[in-house]
Amino acid sequence: MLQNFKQYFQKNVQITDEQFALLSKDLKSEKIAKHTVLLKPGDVCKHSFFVDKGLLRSYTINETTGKEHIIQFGSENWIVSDRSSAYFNEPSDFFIDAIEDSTIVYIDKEFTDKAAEISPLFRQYNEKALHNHIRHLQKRINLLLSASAEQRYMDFIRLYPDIMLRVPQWMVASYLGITPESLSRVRKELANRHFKPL
Amino acid sequence: MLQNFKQYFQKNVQITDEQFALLSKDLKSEKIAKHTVLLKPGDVCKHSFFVDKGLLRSYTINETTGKEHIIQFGSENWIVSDRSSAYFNEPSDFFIDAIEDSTIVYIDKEFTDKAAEISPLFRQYNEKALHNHIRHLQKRINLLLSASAEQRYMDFIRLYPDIMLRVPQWMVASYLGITPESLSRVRKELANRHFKPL
DNA sequence: CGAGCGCTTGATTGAGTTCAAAAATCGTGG
DNA sequence: CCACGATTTTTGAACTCAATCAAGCGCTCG
Repeated sequence: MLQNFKQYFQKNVQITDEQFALLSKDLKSEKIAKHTVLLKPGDVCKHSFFVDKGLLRSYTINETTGKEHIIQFGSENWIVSDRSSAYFNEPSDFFIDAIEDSTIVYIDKEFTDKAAEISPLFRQYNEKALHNHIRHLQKRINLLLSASAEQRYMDFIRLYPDIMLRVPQWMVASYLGITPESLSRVRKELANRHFKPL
Repeated sequence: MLQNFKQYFQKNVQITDEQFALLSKDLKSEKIAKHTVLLKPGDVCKHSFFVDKGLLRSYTINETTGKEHIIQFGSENWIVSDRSSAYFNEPSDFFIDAIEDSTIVYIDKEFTDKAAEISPLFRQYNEKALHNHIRHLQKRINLLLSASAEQRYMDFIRLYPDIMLRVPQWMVASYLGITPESLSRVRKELANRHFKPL
Protein backbone atom coordinates (compact mmCIF):
# COMPACT_ATOMS: atom_id res chain seq x y z
CA MET A 1 0.00 0.00 0.00
CA LEU A 2 1.19 3.49 -0.83
CA GLN A 3 4.19 1.95 -2.54
CA ASN A 4 4.06 4.16 -5.63
CA PHE A 5 3.26 7.20 -3.60
CA LYS A 6 6.14 6.61 -1.24
CA GLN A 7 8.53 6.18 -4.13
CA TYR A 8 7.20 9.28 -5.85
CA PHE A 9 7.38 11.30 -2.69
CA GLN A 10 10.85 10.22 -1.66
CA LYS A 11 12.16 10.90 -5.12
CA ASN A 12 11.03 14.51 -4.83
CA VAL A 13 11.51 15.08 -1.14
CA GLN A 14 14.54 13.49 0.45
CA ILE A 15 13.14 12.00 3.66
CA THR A 16 13.80 8.83 5.58
CA ASP A 17 11.47 5.86 5.71
CA GLU A 18 10.71 6.76 9.32
CA GLN A 19 9.79 10.31 8.44
CA PHE A 20 7.59 9.07 5.65
CA ALA A 21 5.89 6.58 7.94
CA LEU A 22 5.16 9.33 10.43
CA LEU A 23 3.94 11.69 7.76
CA SER A 24 1.73 9.20 5.97
CA LYS A 25 0.13 7.46 8.90
CA ASP A 26 -3.14 9.40 8.48
CA LEU A 27 -3.09 9.18 4.70
CA LYS A 28 -6.12 7.59 3.14
CA SER A 29 -5.79 5.39 0.10
CA GLU A 30 -8.76 3.97 -1.73
CA LYS A 31 -9.78 1.89 -4.69
CA ILE A 32 -12.43 3.62 -6.71
CA ALA A 33 -14.48 2.33 -9.60
CA LYS A 34 -14.51 3.76 -13.09
CA HIS A 35 -16.88 6.76 -13.27
CA THR A 36 -16.54 7.58 -9.58
CA VAL A 37 -16.83 11.33 -9.16
CA LEU A 38 -14.24 12.82 -6.81
CA LEU A 39 -15.05 16.50 -7.23
CA LYS A 40 -17.90 18.41 -8.79
CA PRO A 41 -18.60 22.08 -9.52
CA GLY A 42 -19.57 23.94 -6.39
CA ASP A 43 -17.46 21.73 -4.15
CA VAL A 44 -14.39 23.19 -2.56
CA CYS A 45 -11.46 20.99 -3.53
CA LYS A 46 -10.27 19.67 -0.17
CA HIS A 47 -8.02 16.92 -1.51
CA SER A 48 -5.50 16.45 -4.22
CA PHE A 49 -5.65 13.00 -5.73
CA PHE A 50 -2.45 11.11 -6.25
CA VAL A 51 -2.99 8.40 -8.83
CA ASP A 52 -1.38 5.22 -7.58
CA LYS A 53 -2.96 3.22 -10.35
CA GLY A 54 -5.53 4.06 -12.97
CA LEU A 55 -6.58 7.23 -14.73
CA LEU A 56 -8.42 10.38 -13.69
CA ARG A 57 -9.61 13.42 -15.58
CA SER A 58 -10.71 16.91 -14.70
CA TYR A 59 -13.20 18.66 -16.93
CA THR A 60 -15.84 21.36 -17.11
CA ILE A 61 -19.35 21.23 -18.50
CA ASN A 62 -20.35 24.37 -20.31
CA GLU A 63 -23.63 25.58 -18.85
CA THR A 64 -25.11 26.91 -22.04
CA THR A 65 -24.03 24.20 -24.48
CA GLY A 66 -23.87 21.29 -22.04
CA LYS A 67 -20.59 20.19 -23.57
CA GLU A 68 -17.67 18.66 -21.71
CA HIS A 69 -14.20 20.13 -21.96
CA ILE A 70 -11.37 18.11 -20.54
CA ILE A 71 -8.81 20.17 -18.66
CA GLN A 72 -6.39 17.45 -17.64
CA PHE A 73 -5.72 13.73 -17.63
CA GLY A 74 -3.80 12.14 -14.77
CA SER A 75 -2.42 8.63 -14.86
CA GLU A 76 -0.02 6.81 -12.55
CA ASN A 77 2.19 9.08 -10.45
CA TRP A 78 0.32 12.23 -11.33
CA ILE A 79 -1.59 14.43 -8.98
CA VAL A 80 -4.99 15.67 -10.07
CA SER A 81 -6.56 18.56 -8.24
CA ASP A 82 -8.13 21.95 -8.62
CA ARG A 83 -5.30 23.97 -7.17
CA SER A 84 -7.15 27.28 -7.31
CA SER A 85 -10.15 25.94 -5.48
CA ALA A 86 -7.98 24.25 -2.88
CA TYR A 87 -5.71 27.24 -2.35
CA PHE A 88 -8.35 29.96 -2.31
CA ASN A 89 -10.96 27.80 -0.63
CA GLU A 90 -13.38 28.62 -3.41
CA PRO A 91 -16.00 26.43 -5.04
CA SER A 92 -14.52 24.65 -8.03
CA ASP A 93 -15.72 24.86 -11.62
CA PHE A 94 -14.47 21.35 -12.34
CA PHE A 95 -15.47 17.78 -12.26
CA ILE A 96 -12.84 15.22 -11.38
CA ASP A 97 -13.68 11.58 -12.02
CA ALA A 98 -12.14 8.22 -12.76
CA ILE A 99 -11.78 7.02 -16.35
CA GLU A 100 -10.55 3.61 -15.18
CA ASP A 101 -10.85 1.68 -11.95
CA SER A 102 -8.19 3.43 -9.92
CA THR A 103 -6.30 3.45 -6.69
CA ILE A 104 -5.77 6.94 -5.35
CA VAL A 105 -4.19 8.58 -2.35
CA TYR A 106 -6.04 11.50 -0.79
CA ILE A 107 -3.68 14.36 -0.06
CA ASP A 108 -5.07 17.07 2.17
CA LYS A 109 -3.79 20.31 3.64
CA GLU A 110 -2.81 18.60 6.87
CA PHE A 111 -0.45 16.35 4.98
CA THR A 112 1.19 19.12 2.96
CA ASP A 113 1.54 21.29 6.05
CA LYS A 114 3.23 18.48 7.94
CA ALA A 115 5.42 17.70 4.96
CA ALA A 116 6.51 21.32 4.69
CA GLU A 117 7.42 21.24 8.37
CA ILE A 118 9.49 18.11 8.10
CA SER A 119 11.43 19.04 5.02
CA PRO A 120 12.20 22.32 3.29
CA LEU A 121 12.55 20.23 0.14
CA PHE A 122 8.81 19.83 0.11
CA ARG A 123 8.33 23.56 -0.34
CA GLN A 124 10.82 23.44 -3.16
CA TYR A 125 9.14 20.50 -4.77
CA ASN A 126 5.80 22.22 -4.53
CA GLU A 127 7.12 25.43 -5.99
CA LYS A 128 8.63 23.51 -8.84
CA ALA A 129 5.36 21.71 -9.45
CA LEU A 130 3.54 25.06 -9.60
CA HIS A 131 5.98 26.39 -12.16
CA ASN A 132 5.72 23.24 -14.20
CA HIS A 133 1.99 23.57 -14.15
CA ILE A 134 2.20 27.16 -15.37
CA ARG A 135 4.58 26.23 -18.13
CA HIS A 136 2.25 23.50 -19.24
CA LEU A 137 -0.85 25.71 -19.23
CA GLN A 138 0.95 28.41 -21.15
CA LYS A 139 2.06 25.94 -23.75
CA ARG A 140 -1.49 24.77 -24.15
CA ILE A 141 -2.84 28.30 -24.52
CA ASN A 142 -0.28 28.98 -27.17
CA LEU A 143 -1.31 25.86 -29.06
CA LEU A 144 -4.99 26.71 -28.82
CA LEU A 145 -4.24 30.19 -30.14
CA SER A 146 -1.99 29.18 -32.97
CA ALA A 147 -2.34 25.56 -34.04
CA SER A 148 -4.82 23.66 -36.18
CA ALA A 149 -6.76 20.65 -34.95
CA GLU A 150 -4.27 18.37 -36.67
CA GLN A 151 -1.26 20.05 -35.13
CA ARG A 152 -2.81 19.96 -31.69
CA TYR A 153 -3.58 16.27 -32.09
CA MET A 154 -0.02 15.47 -33.15
CA ASP A 155 1.28 17.41 -30.20
CA PHE A 156 -1.04 15.46 -27.92
CA ILE A 157 0.13 12.04 -29.04
CA ARG A 158 3.72 13.20 -28.83
CA LEU A 159 3.22 14.38 -25.26
CA TYR A 160 0.83 11.69 -24.06
CA PRO A 161 1.24 8.56 -26.17
CA ASP A 162 0.20 6.44 -23.20
CA ILE A 163 -2.94 8.42 -22.42
CA MET A 164 -4.02 8.36 -26.01
CA LEU A 165 -4.13 4.54 -25.89
CA ARG A 166 -6.15 4.44 -22.71
CA VAL A 167 -8.96 6.93 -23.25
CA PRO A 168 -11.79 6.89 -25.78
CA GLN A 169 -11.20 9.07 -28.77
CA TRP A 170 -13.98 11.46 -27.94
CA MET A 171 -12.14 12.40 -24.75
CA VAL A 172 -9.04 13.27 -26.71
CA ALA A 173 -11.26 15.40 -28.95
CA SER A 174 -12.67 17.07 -25.87
CA TYR A 175 -9.18 17.81 -24.60
CA LEU A 176 -8.21 19.26 -27.95
CA GLY A 177 -11.30 21.40 -28.21
CA ILE A 178 -12.78 19.74 -31.30
CA THR A 179 -15.67 17.37 -31.96
CA PRO A 180 -15.22 13.59 -32.06
CA GLU A 181 -16.25 13.67 -35.72
CA SER A 182 -13.51 16.16 -36.51
CA LEU A 183 -10.91 14.11 -34.71
CA SER A 184 -11.98 11.04 -36.63
CA ARG A 185 -11.46 12.93 -39.87
CA VAL A 186 -8.12 14.29 -38.76
CA ARG A 187 -6.97 10.76 -38.03
CA LYS A 188 -8.20 9.49 -41.35
CA GLU A 189 -6.37 12.27 -43.12
CA LEU A 190 -3.16 11.48 -41.23
CA ALA A 191 -3.52 7.78 -42.03
CA ASN A 192 -3.91 8.62 -45.72
CA ARG A 193 -0.68 10.53 -45.53
CA HIS A 194 0.89 7.45 -43.94
CA PHE A 195 1.46 9.03 -40.61
CA LYS A 196 1.70 6.35 -37.96
CA PRO A 197 1.80 7.17 -34.29
CA LEU A 198 4.07 4.93 -32.20
CA MET B 1 10.94 56.97 -7.94
CA LEU B 2 9.66 53.50 -7.14
CA GLN B 3 6.63 55.09 -5.49
CA ASN B 4 4.11 52.71 -7.06
CA PHE B 5 6.33 49.74 -6.58
CA LYS B 6 6.87 50.51 -2.93
CA GLN B 7 3.16 50.87 -2.36
CA TYR B 8 2.42 47.66 -4.23
CA PHE B 9 5.09 45.78 -2.39
CA GLN B 10 4.20 47.00 1.06
CA LYS B 11 0.55 46.20 0.45
CA ASN B 12 1.48 42.59 -0.19
CA VAL B 13 4.42 42.20 2.12
CA GLN B 14 4.20 43.95 5.46
CA ILE B 15 7.65 45.52 5.81
CA THR B 16 8.89 48.79 7.21
CA ASP B 17 10.14 51.71 5.15
CA GLU B 18 13.64 50.93 6.36
CA GLN B 19 13.44 47.33 5.29
CA PHE B 20 12.11 48.39 1.92
CA ALA B 21 14.89 50.93 1.52
CA LEU B 22 17.48 48.28 2.27
CA LEU B 23 15.86 45.77 -0.02
CA SER B 24 15.39 48.12 -2.93
CA LYS B 25 18.68 49.94 -2.90
CA ASP B 26 20.02 47.91 -5.82
CA LEU B 27 16.75 47.94 -7.73
CA LYS B 28 16.93 49.39 -11.20
CA SER B 29 14.08 51.44 -12.55
CA GLU B 30 14.00 52.73 -16.09
CA LYS B 31 11.93 54.65 -18.57
CA ILE B 32 11.59 52.75 -21.80
CA ALA B 33 10.12 53.88 -25.08
CA LYS B 34 7.19 52.28 -26.84
CA HIS B 35 8.33 49.24 -28.81
CA THR B 36 11.33 48.58 -26.58
CA VAL B 37 11.93 44.85 -26.46
CA LEU B 38 12.67 43.52 -22.98
CA LEU B 39 12.80 39.82 -23.73
CA LYS B 40 12.95 37.77 -26.88
CA PRO B 41 12.79 34.06 -27.69
CA GLY B 42 16.02 32.31 -26.85
CA ASP B 43 16.80 34.68 -23.99
CA VAL B 44 16.63 33.36 -20.47
CA CYS B 45 14.24 35.59 -18.57
CA LYS B 46 16.47 37.07 -15.89
CA HIS B 47 14.12 39.82 -14.76
CA SER B 48 10.49 40.24 -13.99
CA PHE B 49 9.20 43.62 -15.06
CA PHE B 50 7.06 45.58 -12.66
CA VAL B 51 5.04 48.14 -14.57
CA ASP B 52 5.21 51.41 -12.69
CA LYS B 53 3.60 53.26 -15.54
CA GLY B 54 2.68 52.22 -19.04
CA LEU B 55 1.80 48.97 -20.69
CA LEU B 56 3.71 45.81 -21.61
CA ARG B 57 2.77 42.68 -23.47
CA SER B 58 4.19 39.20 -23.80
CA TYR B 59 3.60 37.29 -26.99
CA THR B 60 4.86 34.53 -29.24
CA ILE B 61 5.47 34.52 -32.94
CA ASN B 62 4.52 31.26 -34.61
CA GLU B 63 7.49 30.06 -36.59
CA THR B 64 5.57 28.55 -39.47
CA THR B 65 2.85 31.18 -39.91
CA GLY B 66 4.76 34.19 -38.64
CA LYS B 67 1.74 35.30 -36.65
CA GLU B 68 1.78 36.97 -33.27
CA HIS B 69 -0.19 35.58 -30.36
CA ILE B 70 -0.46 37.74 -27.29
CA ILE B 71 -0.12 35.84 -24.05
CA GLN B 72 -0.55 38.66 -21.58
CA PHE B 73 -0.97 42.39 -21.16
CA GLY B 74 0.46 44.14 -18.13
CA SER B 75 -0.41 47.70 -17.13
CA GLU B 76 0.29 49.66 -13.96
CA ASN B 77 1.02 47.53 -10.89
CA TRP B 78 1.30 44.30 -12.82
CA ILE B 79 4.36 42.17 -13.16
CA VAL B 80 5.18 40.80 -16.57
CA SER B 81 7.62 37.93 -16.86
CA ASP B 82 8.18 34.47 -18.24
CA ARG B 83 8.03 32.59 -15.00
CA SER B 84 8.94 29.23 -16.51
CA SER B 85 12.01 30.58 -18.20
CA ALA B 86 13.09 32.43 -15.09
CA TYR B 87 12.45 29.55 -12.74
CA PHE B 88 13.92 26.76 -14.86
CA ASN B 89 16.65 28.90 -16.33
CA GLU B 90 15.53 27.92 -19.80
CA PRO B 91 15.39 29.98 -22.97
CA SER B 92 12.04 31.67 -23.31
CA ASP B 93 9.57 31.27 -26.17
CA PHE B 94 8.23 34.77 -25.62
CA PHE B 95 8.73 38.32 -26.58
CA ILE B 96 8.07 40.98 -24.01
CA ASP B 97 7.87 44.55 -25.22
CA ALA B 98 6.36 47.92 -24.43
CA ILE B 99 3.07 48.96 -26.01
CA GLU B 100 3.35 52.45 -24.50
CA ASP B 101 6.23 54.52 -23.19
CA SER B 102 6.65 52.93 -19.80
CA THR B 103 8.46 53.09 -16.51
CA ILE B 104 9.42 49.70 -15.23
CA VAL B 105 11.24 48.22 -12.28
CA TYR B 106 13.59 45.31 -12.93
CA ILE B 107 13.09 42.55 -10.40
CA ASP B 108 15.78 39.89 -10.34
CA LYS B 109 16.46 36.76 -8.36
CA GLU B 110 18.68 38.64 -5.93
CA PHE B 111 15.79 40.86 -4.98
CA THR B 112 13.29 38.07 -4.49
CA ASP B 113 15.81 36.03 -2.49
CA LYS B 114 16.51 38.96 -0.22
CA ALA B 115 12.81 39.68 0.11
CA ALA B 116 12.09 36.08 1.07
CA GLU B 117 14.80 36.35 3.73
CA ILE B 118 13.44 39.53 5.23
CA SER B 119 9.81 38.51 5.37
CA PRO B 120 8.01 35.17 5.28
CA LEU B 121 5.08 37.13 3.90
CA PHE B 122 6.96 37.41 0.65
CA ARG B 123 6.92 33.67 0.17
CA GLN B 124 3.21 33.71 0.86
CA TYR B 125 2.62 36.56 -1.53
CA ASN B 126 4.57 34.75 -4.20
CA GLU B 127 2.72 31.52 -3.68
CA LYS B 128 -0.55 33.35 -3.92
CA ALA B 129 0.56 35.03 -7.11
CA LEU B 130 1.45 31.65 -8.60
CA HIS B 131 -1.97 30.25 -7.75
CA ASN B 132 -3.66 33.32 -9.16
CA HIS B 133 -1.70 32.89 -12.33
CA ILE B 134 -2.76 29.26 -12.62
CA ARG B 135 -6.38 30.12 -12.02
CA HIS B 136 -6.21 32.75 -14.71
CA LEU B 137 -4.55 30.48 -17.27
CA GLN B 138 -7.05 27.73 -16.59
CA LYS B 139 -9.93 30.11 -17.09
CA ARG B 140 -8.47 31.18 -20.39
CA ILE B 141 -8.01 27.61 -21.59
CA ASN B 142 -11.58 26.89 -20.71
CA LEU B 143 -12.74 29.91 -22.71
CA LEU B 144 -10.62 28.95 -25.70
CA LEU B 145 -12.05 25.45 -25.58
CA SER B 146 -15.66 26.40 -25.16
CA ALA B 147 -16.49 29.96 -26.17
CA SER B 148 -17.08 31.70 -29.50
CA ALA B 149 -15.10 34.72 -30.66
CA GLU B 150 -17.91 36.98 -29.51
CA GLN B 151 -18.11 35.44 -26.06
CA ARG B 152 -14.35 35.65 -25.63
CA TYR B 153 -14.40 39.29 -26.65
CA MET B 154 -17.16 40.13 -24.19
CA ASP B 155 -15.26 38.34 -21.47
CA PHE B 156 -12.17 40.33 -22.37
CA ILE B 157 -13.83 43.73 -22.10
CA ARG B 158 -15.45 42.67 -18.85
CA LEU B 159 -12.11 41.62 -17.39
CA TYR B 160 -9.91 44.30 -18.93
CA PRO B 161 -12.02 47.35 -19.81
CA ASP B 162 -8.97 49.56 -19.24
CA ILE B 163 -6.64 47.54 -21.45
CA MET B 164 -9.15 47.43 -24.24
CA LEU B 165 -9.10 51.25 -24.42
CA ARG B 166 -5.34 51.43 -24.51
CA VAL B 167 -4.28 48.86 -27.08
CA PRO B 168 -4.96 48.76 -30.82
CA GLN B 169 -7.80 46.49 -31.78
CA TRP B 170 -5.61 44.06 -33.63
CA MET B 171 -3.80 43.27 -30.37
CA VAL B 172 -7.06 42.41 -28.68
CA ALA B 173 -7.78 40.14 -31.64
CA SER B 174 -4.38 38.56 -31.21
CA TYR B 175 -5.07 37.95 -27.51
CA LEU B 176 -8.42 36.38 -28.34
CA GLY B 177 -6.98 34.17 -31.04
CA ILE B 178 -8.91 35.68 -33.94
CA THR B 179 -8.04 37.92 -36.89
CA PRO B 180 -8.44 41.71 -36.74
CA GLU B 181 -11.06 41.43 -39.49
CA SER B 182 -13.10 39.00 -37.44
CA LEU B 183 -12.93 41.20 -34.38
CA SER B 184 -14.09 44.15 -36.44
CA ARG B 185 -17.11 42.16 -37.55
CA VAL B 186 -17.83 40.90 -34.05
CA ARG B 187 -17.86 44.50 -32.86
CA LYS B 188 -20.11 45.60 -35.69
CA GLU B 189 -22.52 42.80 -34.89
CA LEU B 190 -22.56 43.73 -31.21
CA ALA B 191 -23.14 47.38 -32.11
CA ASN B 192 -26.09 46.38 -34.29
CA ARG B 193 -27.57 44.56 -31.34
CA HIS B 194 -27.07 47.75 -29.33
CA PHE B 195 -24.48 46.32 -27.05
CA LYS B 196 -22.40 49.12 -25.59
CA PRO B 197 -19.26 48.46 -23.59
CA LEU B 198 -18.71 50.81 -20.63
C1' DC C 1 1.93 66.50 -45.80
C1' DG C 2 2.14 62.01 -47.37
C1' DA C 3 3.26 57.19 -46.30
C1' DG C 4 2.09 53.77 -43.48
C1' DC C 5 -0.70 51.82 -40.14
C1' DG C 6 -5.05 50.52 -38.30
C1' DC C 7 -9.79 49.72 -39.10
C1' DT C 8 -13.64 48.49 -41.98
C1' DT C 9 -16.10 46.20 -45.60
C1' DG C 10 -16.92 42.82 -49.27
C1' DA C 11 -16.32 38.47 -51.63
C1' DT C 12 -14.62 34.06 -51.30
C1' DT C 13 -12.68 30.07 -49.14
C1' DG C 14 -11.96 26.69 -45.79
C1' DA C 15 -11.64 24.32 -41.33
C1' DG C 16 -14.43 22.48 -38.29
C1' DT C 17 -19.49 21.77 -36.68
C1' DT C 18 -23.88 19.78 -36.88
C1' DC C 19 -27.09 16.32 -37.77
C1' DA C 20 -28.05 11.80 -39.22
C1' DA C 21 -27.14 7.16 -39.80
C1' DA C 22 -24.26 3.15 -40.52
C1' DA C 23 -20.33 0.39 -38.99
C1' DA C 24 -17.29 -1.21 -35.53
C1' DT C 25 -16.17 -2.22 -30.88
C1' DC C 26 -16.97 -3.09 -26.11
C1' DG C 27 -18.86 -5.10 -22.07
C1' DT C 28 -21.86 -7.85 -19.70
C1' DG C 29 -25.20 -11.32 -18.55
C1' DG C 30 -26.86 -15.66 -19.84
C1' DC D 1 -17.94 -18.13 -24.90
C1' DC D 2 -21.42 -16.07 -27.37
C1' DA D 3 -24.91 -12.71 -28.24
C1' DC D 4 -27.04 -8.61 -27.72
C1' DG D 5 -27.39 -3.83 -26.37
C1' DA D 6 -24.79 0.19 -25.61
C1' DT D 7 -21.14 2.98 -26.62
C1' DT D 8 -17.75 4.64 -29.74
C1' DT D 9 -16.11 5.58 -34.22
C1' DT D 10 -16.76 6.47 -38.95
C1' DT D 11 -18.83 8.54 -42.94
C1' DG D 12 -21.70 11.76 -45.56
C1' DA D 13 -23.97 16.14 -46.60
C1' DA D 14 -25.22 20.63 -45.39
C1' DC D 15 -23.99 24.41 -42.93
C1' DT D 16 -21.45 28.11 -40.07
C1' DC D 17 -18.05 30.68 -38.12
C1' DA D 18 -14.00 32.62 -38.81
C1' DA D 19 -9.89 33.11 -42.10
C1' DT D 20 -8.12 34.91 -46.22
C1' DC D 21 -7.53 38.07 -49.87
C1' DA D 22 -8.31 42.50 -51.62
C1' DA D 23 -9.63 47.19 -51.65
C1' DG D 24 -10.66 51.67 -49.60
C1' DC D 25 -10.87 55.01 -45.93
C1' DG D 26 -9.08 57.90 -42.19
C1' DC D 27 -5.72 59.06 -39.14
C1' DT D 28 -1.38 60.16 -37.01
C1' DC D 29 3.15 60.89 -36.53
C1' DG D 30 7.51 61.25 -38.42
